[in-house]
Amino acid sequence: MSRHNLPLCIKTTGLLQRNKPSAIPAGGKWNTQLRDLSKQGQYNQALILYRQMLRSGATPNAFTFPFILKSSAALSLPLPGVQLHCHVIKSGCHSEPFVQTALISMYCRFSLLEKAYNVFDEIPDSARRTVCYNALISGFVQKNRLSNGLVLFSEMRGKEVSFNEVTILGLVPGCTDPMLLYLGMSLHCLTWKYGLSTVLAVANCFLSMYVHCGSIESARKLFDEIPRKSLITWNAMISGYSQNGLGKDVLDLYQEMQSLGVCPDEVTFVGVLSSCANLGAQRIGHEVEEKIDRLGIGFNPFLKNSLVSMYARCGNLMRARAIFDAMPEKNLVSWTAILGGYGMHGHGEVAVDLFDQMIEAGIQPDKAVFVCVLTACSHAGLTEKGLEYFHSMQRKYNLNPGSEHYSCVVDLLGRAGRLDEAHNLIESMPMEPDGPVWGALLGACKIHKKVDLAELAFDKVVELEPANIGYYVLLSNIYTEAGNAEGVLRIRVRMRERGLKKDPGYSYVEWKGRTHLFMAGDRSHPQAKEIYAMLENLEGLAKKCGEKENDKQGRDQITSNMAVHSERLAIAFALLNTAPKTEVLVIKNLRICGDCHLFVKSVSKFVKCQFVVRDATRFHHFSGGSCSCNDYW
DNA sequence: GTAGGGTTAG
Repeated sequence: MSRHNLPLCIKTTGLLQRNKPSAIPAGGKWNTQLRDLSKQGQYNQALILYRQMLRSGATPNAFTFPFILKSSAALSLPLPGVQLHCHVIKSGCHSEPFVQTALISMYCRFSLLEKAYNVFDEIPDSARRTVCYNALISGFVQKNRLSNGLVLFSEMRGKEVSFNEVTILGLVPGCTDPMLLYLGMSLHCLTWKYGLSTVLAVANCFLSMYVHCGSIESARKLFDEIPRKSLITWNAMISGYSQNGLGKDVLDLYQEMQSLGVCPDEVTFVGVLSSCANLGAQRIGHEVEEKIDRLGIGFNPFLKNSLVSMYARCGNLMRARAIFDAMPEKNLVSWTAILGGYGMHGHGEVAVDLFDQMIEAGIQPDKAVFVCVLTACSHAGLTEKGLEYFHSMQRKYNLNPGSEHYSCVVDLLGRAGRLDEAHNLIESMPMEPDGPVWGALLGACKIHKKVDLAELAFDKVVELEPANIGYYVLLSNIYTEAGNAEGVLRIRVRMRERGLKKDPGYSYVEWKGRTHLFMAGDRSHPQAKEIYAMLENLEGLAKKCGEKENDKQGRDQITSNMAVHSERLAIAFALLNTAPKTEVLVIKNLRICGDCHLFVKSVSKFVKCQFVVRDATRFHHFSGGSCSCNDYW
């Protein structure tokens, strides 16, 4: 039986007693049983019981419908829902406030906002209580119609219908954009004024609002002010940090909640695992996996996906694949996680293969998985295959490529040296090309040493992202390689004009009680000359042992180049001053990802001392050309 | 006896 054909046959005649609502008591204990099933979340059972009730000849009344409407909404069964509305009318319950509110809520669940509004509209002005406003407001907001929700809110305030915490809980989730932060904050003030801010759910809701608006400091401030935090409070803060890429804060908070004896749940672990993936903190991720197993919640598909993603992004493709293969049901996210991992770690062919398998398995791809597969093609040099996928997006899957896909394809063509095609593609884009698109072209110009096109791409990208320092550095490096000292100088002047010199892309070494700060391209250090000479020497050495790999990651350097260069300066300084006198060189707060890691590893082959570098998550011990890493958590 | 709400993966 199709889920839309749930038989809810009811005889039409004899039930049209519109003016005599709910006077007939239901026979037996139908309503009590329906209530219990609905409260226990056994919605399907509730609908079955309702059917039996009708068959037995009992008549539903105003106490029946709220339960049954809620069950239909919870099961997302719009057709029975609409039929139920007929039953309501036929039973003469349509002007019962509880039933009306349940109807509004149900229609909102099915996105049938017009129908929901019609029900609301039929309620006389004087009978419109807080609850029915609440139902409609939250419905509008959840379907991305915040403005309609606000109109209703101002209407209820104008008509002096009091609002409560549920009204606020309905409205606030609509403020999910930095542009709406001000609105959210004024709602927050209002809840203070009306004494609703102590309600924990309200506080949690505002916490999430601050997170979604990118105001993570305000979220933390509120978090600290909540006296009795629930698990949801902790989870909201952890997810907030996680979604804003603040992995270290996630792990700190996770540790804090554990030390306070708060038991994490699936939601917590999803946030923690995502941060482990970002930080490359595989050991902590593994501990989390063990904890998940101990708690017996490992079957949760969200957690399985998070584990696959964590291992895949940390480079442990074996483990990721094992979990993925063992998953009884793989969804789009599972496939994206595993193939994204292969693509990220240079196994483009495997990623492409997995994508094809996914399609064969009947999974409908979305835009996100296309970003992964296109990136994989780009990194593996599978230019034609990548182009084929790109064109199939629209033709086969009815997905309009976004600018993120265009930037992948520009990168794909660019790496293959097809710069004119890449440029033409940008010109033919149906939307305005954004920063990453021109940035991809700029990155390609770096690989293929095309100064003219680089200048064009740079002008465009700087217009769009004037504060993104990576692009200045990229062009500066292109000029450097082309021996264009004047160009390098020009870039430096532009950076200074923009006030970009205080970029966080700096590194430091503490030596003899003084902090030596290095920025990319910076020559202000008193030992600059020696440092650069040392650096040149080191880079020569590093190149010898295969550091060449870097160019494969041309595009990744757009964002990391500044930092990478400053790290190299810091390392050169450290070696110059400390290495001859020390056996173990400790460098703190150095971001040691990607090619910088490779660089230090190569360098350590040629110098006697060991390096211990501490970055955000772990210690890296370098000596004799090899490296071992330990998490320090 | 009944209605409205907060945190989740790629």
